Amino acid sequence: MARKADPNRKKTILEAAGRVFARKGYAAARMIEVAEAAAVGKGTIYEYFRSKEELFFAVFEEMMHEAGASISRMARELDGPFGQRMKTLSDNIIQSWLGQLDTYALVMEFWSATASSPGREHFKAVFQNGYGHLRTVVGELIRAAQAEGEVSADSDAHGVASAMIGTWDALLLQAWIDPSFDALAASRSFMEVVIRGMRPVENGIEPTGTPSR
Amino acid sequence: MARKADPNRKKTILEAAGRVFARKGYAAARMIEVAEAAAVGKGTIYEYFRSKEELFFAVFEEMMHEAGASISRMARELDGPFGQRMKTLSDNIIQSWLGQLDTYALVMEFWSATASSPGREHFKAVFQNGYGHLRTVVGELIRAAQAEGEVSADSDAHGVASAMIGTWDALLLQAWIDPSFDALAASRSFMEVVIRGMRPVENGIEPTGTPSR
Amino acid sequence: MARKADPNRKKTILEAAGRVFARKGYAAARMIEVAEAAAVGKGTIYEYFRSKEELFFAVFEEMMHEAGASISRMARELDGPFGQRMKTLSDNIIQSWLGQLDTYALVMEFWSATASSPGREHFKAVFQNGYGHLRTVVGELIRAAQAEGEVSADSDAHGVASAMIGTWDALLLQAWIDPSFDALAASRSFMEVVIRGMRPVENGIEPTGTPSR
Amino acid sequence: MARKADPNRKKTILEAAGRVFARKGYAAARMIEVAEAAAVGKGTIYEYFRSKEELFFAVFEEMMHEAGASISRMARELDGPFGQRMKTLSDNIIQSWLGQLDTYALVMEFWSATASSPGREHFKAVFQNGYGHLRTVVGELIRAAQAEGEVSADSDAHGVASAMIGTWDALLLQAWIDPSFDALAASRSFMEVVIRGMRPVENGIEPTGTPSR
DNA sequence: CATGAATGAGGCTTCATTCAT
DNA sequence: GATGAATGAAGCCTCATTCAT
Repeated sequence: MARKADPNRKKTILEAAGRVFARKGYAAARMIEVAEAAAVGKGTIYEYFRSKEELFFAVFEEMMHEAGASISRMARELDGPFGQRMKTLSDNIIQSWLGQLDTYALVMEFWSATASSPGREHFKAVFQNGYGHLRTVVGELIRAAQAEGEVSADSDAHGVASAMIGTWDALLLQAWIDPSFDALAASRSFMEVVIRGMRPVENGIEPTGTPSR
Repeated sequence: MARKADPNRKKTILEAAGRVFARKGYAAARMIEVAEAAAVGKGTIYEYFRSKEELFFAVFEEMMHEAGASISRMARELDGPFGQRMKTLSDNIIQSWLGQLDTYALVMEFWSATASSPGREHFKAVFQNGYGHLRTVVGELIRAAQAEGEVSADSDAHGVASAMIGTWDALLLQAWIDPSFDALAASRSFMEVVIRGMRPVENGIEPTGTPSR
Repeated sequence: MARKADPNRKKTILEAAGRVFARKGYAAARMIEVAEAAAVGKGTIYEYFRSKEELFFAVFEEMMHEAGASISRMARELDGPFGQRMKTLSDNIIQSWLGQLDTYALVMEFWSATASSPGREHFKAVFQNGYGHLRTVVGELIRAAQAEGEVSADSDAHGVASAMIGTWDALLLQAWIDPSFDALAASRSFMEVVIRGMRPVENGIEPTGTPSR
Repeated sequence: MARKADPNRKKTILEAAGRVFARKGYAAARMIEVAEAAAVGKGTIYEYFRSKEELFFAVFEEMMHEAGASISRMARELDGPFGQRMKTLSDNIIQSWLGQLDTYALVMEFWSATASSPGREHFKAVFQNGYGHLRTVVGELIRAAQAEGEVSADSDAHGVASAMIGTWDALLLQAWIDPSFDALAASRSFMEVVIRGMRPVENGIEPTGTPSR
């Protein structure tokens, strides 16, 4: 073998690219910046990725993959009654993303790329996949609670899951735009309302042990 | 055609730019395309806008302005009990944007541009302004309902408003990504839950006349 | 109109490109050199030619066109008996090309481009066309002389024409490689032989008035 | 495979390079392709050749050397009267090259490389050498025939030899451009004419035994 | 005022060459 | 000696912007 053949070289580049794209955006990011951030030569990037677009997409897929794995992990660790589970999941998701709002910029870039790139369809597919996964996780949570009688059978599990996910997404967006915006507080207030709204109508007794807030 | 001093020249360019930016995205949009779409010479654009970025920003401001005006109009025409008002507002907002999902791509571009442009702060200010306006409108609606006893005083009007707006935003985003996604239905399901969740706790009687659909 | 819109701009670039390509070869020629040689900006070339390859090809076509026109002109002005005509044509062709041996390098480049470019077929077509034209001109000259009894009917007009053309080509090639090589003298010696070789066999009398040399 | 110290490694690379250069042309040929064709590592080529250009030149020299040896061999085996010898030589040369027209592309590349490379003079020297050798062989054939009285003493042996070589060259070129072109037939027609044209003028009797064709 | 031909800074990418293993 | 991962110089081309007409 020649040189070190560092097996982490690709990962290093991917991470560096993630940072640069997040900070500068796709169009404004320069390949040379990525190279410098990864401490490799410009040409080295092309050993691992055919083009800027492919690099961008690889960053994106990696991100979606990690986000998906993270969500699954969170969901697996949930415990307690429905209200508790939802609140914990919501808090976890919001907090985990708040900790990497920079990366959020990258997501924005991806949306943008979705709008204009010829690879639009590919992007959309991965996006839909990611959303679908999250929707399934949350939907299952709701349906399970409905089966247990914790949640009103009237509630449209799929619709509510979609909206809830969208809400997390959008609160993070607002936090990204306005660092003073308290996404966690807003999400908590909202979850309160939503969870209460999903309670079985026929009894006024709180089905979950934890009183809200 | 150095003759017709069309007084609407600026407006024409702005609209053409809106279409081009929406279709191509900021980075991929070409000034020549805007010029052609506006049926003017390339140089003419520079008579009215100092640069591509300035043009982009002008389109954005115009859009935010119109969206704000539209929201205000919708809010003014609301009628009936709180649940009714919220549902109508939600439906109107969703439908009005669904009718111009293409333009939604432009919003994504704005987000994206905010990530890298040196005019980032300016962009963010306009964004925050727009969101703030909508938040105020919705917040007022909630607070008024709280004053009337239609909504639980416990509910955090500001937080809920933020989240609700975020939800609309996010549902439209999903609809844009996935045309088969029924944003209107999802929003209705969700509003149902949210409105129910905001009901005053102390009585089980539905405060708004409309039974949940 | 903006600026001068010099109608000769394209011609100027074409000529400059011809010189640069001839001196440097296709691969070694730099677009910036062509721009400088034409005294225009780098971008201006792209206003008239989509790519380096297209520019190259345009130079080539122009050259072939001019060469073809020149050949036709020469053929039209031929006079006297067959031997005279052939010698004059041969001399004219050799001399006209010797005066622009630099351009000859360009022809070499074209051969080369034909060997590797994906536009190979296009190149070949134009080449075949050019050769075909010349072959026709010379072939007609021979056939006309055969009809007059000036040339043996046995001679394969087409074959001889092909070879003769090839010979001119190759002598110029040798002159290009070796500036001390006297292509004109070689061509004259050879034409002498060829013309004598085409005389009708059955009589020893020189059919054309001019004794060779 | 850092083991087998194949002593023919250099030859292997040279041949692989010949194939790649012939197929792709000098500029378009990639060192990696040569390496792959020779089934060695990229770096290995540099063990034997200092640079791409040097490799190219080595291929060229090898080719010229082999061509020269082949010509000498052919000349040595010639037999019979002058006309017979010339025809046989011509046929052999044409056929031997027709069998490797692909390689002919490489010759074109060499011409072309001569146009721009700093090693131009070196290239030219080898070229002139090759042509000179062939010219000598053919020239000697003619001069020997003149000494025997088989060929008119008037004929310029050197000039005719030059042209004849050029003709072979050019016919092969045409065959390469246009695969349907019958170079062998054209060369035969032409040799017929040329040989007849070189006959001693003073007697009408065919000096060589073989009637044409 | 309007135009669009001209411009050139700067980006992405290729690929010959090097050199640690 | 052999290798191929790493490199970076250098080229083609795009496109926002200018400015003579």
